[in-house]
Amino acid sequence: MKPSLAKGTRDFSAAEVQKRQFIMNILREQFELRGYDPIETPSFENIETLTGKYGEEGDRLIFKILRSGDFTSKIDERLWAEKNPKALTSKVADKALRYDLTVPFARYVVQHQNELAFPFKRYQMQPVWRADRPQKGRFREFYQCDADVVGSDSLWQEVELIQLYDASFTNLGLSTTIKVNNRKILAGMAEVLGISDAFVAFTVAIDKLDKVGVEGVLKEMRAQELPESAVITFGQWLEEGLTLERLTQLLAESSEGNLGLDEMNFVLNQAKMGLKSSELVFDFTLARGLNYYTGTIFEVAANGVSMGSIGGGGRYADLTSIFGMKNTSGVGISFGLDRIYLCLEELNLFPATTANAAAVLFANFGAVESVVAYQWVAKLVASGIRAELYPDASKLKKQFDFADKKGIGYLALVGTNELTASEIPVKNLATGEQTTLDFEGICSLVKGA
RNA sequence: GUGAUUGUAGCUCAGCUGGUUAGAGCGCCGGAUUGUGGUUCCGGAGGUCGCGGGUUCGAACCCCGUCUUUCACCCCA
Repeated sequence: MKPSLAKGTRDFSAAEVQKRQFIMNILREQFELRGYDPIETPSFENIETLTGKYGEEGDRLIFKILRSGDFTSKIDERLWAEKNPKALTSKVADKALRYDLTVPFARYVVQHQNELAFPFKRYQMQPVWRADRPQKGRFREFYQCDADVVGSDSLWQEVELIQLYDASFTNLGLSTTIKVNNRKILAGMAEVLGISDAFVAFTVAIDKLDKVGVEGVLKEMRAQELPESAVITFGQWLEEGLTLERLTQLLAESSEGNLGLDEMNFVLNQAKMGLKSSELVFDFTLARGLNYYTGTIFEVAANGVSMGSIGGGGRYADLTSIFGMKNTSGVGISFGLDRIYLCLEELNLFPATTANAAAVLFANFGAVESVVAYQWVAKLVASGIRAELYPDASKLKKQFDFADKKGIGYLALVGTNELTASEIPVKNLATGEQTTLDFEGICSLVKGA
């Protein structure tokens, strides 16, 4: 058996876990400062909880879990013979790994609605799974860190979430651009263009503008079989440039479009005040594929790194109604932990990690010496100092190498001359400097590291 | 899901148009050095050439399949 990892998954070394925790600690602090409380939900849900919430593409990427036992007995011959994967899925799989944190959260809110104080604010930092094809910054298992508010349709929630993005990325040292849009503006555009029934196709096309340009978008619209009149009109709009002012004129006839513009203006005006490092921009091409968004939508890109978005989110006015709870609006944002990690790594923004620098390794010189050395270790550990005894009386070179590899800051030597001594030599492994210290001296030396 | 791409020692990679017992550097283990490392020198271990088929007298090398890597598309964190 040759050891190997499943496609799109990774192991994390001690150093990597410590860096991830660095990010999570900053996010947690910002979440809790604003009154978000932590919750967790299971890794897998009933399959019907997840399917149909993310659009067709999303459903395809949900990891399904095979039924245990003889699932073939539940399939009749006729269904089997049809070989229709969609129809067979529910017979073969009844559970699925979570695809994001938002839908399980909506389920949670509905299920616990009587216990919760609304508006309910929570954060969640857990892995999610997608049966995607891995790429740069794209994995099949990755962490999302989400903050959501449910039970308030106030636009102040949007404002707070933008501030939360800004404060978090500022503390991480990342310079970002926060793009915002409103799905009602997009819906208003579709309405005025007379293509409301092809709204999704329209948003898919418009989302590509920065990548393929005006011609590319129009080509995509034609490929999606949108009416030529709409394509031509929209082409003219794009040529003129679509600012908020211009959209106000164009969408005058659309009540939904107007509402979207009012919301957008409020959010932009309130949120832009007090931003520390982020650039907040209105971007009418921002669409986001997740089906459940209805109002404001967000997406965050790191400046100076070529990486997909490192965060995203939006307003979902009615996600809980699928689970039977009406008129409950929610809004939330997600931080992509793994991509933030890659950005910080690429820009060299992690603080120098010296996690084990404040630790002492006691060299092992043999049976008699190790007894005394272990007494020192036990005493240090009892005083809250990281200390350990090298287990074998190996050659000193090997013991040094072990300490180096583990990043341990100090090596203490208890040899035959120190069996009864109250002071022992302690060597700083980084500088090579060696001093003879008593117990208190070692404590203050290591604590100062 | 579509189209490419990658896979040789623990790591990074050589390996000419298919031709004997597949190599290097680093790392690892041992020794020079039985109480002070990161230098140097000497010696050693370690490989079903991703996996499974096929073509051939002969395959790391050619063909097919499969898995994995990376990338573009799709979509997305």
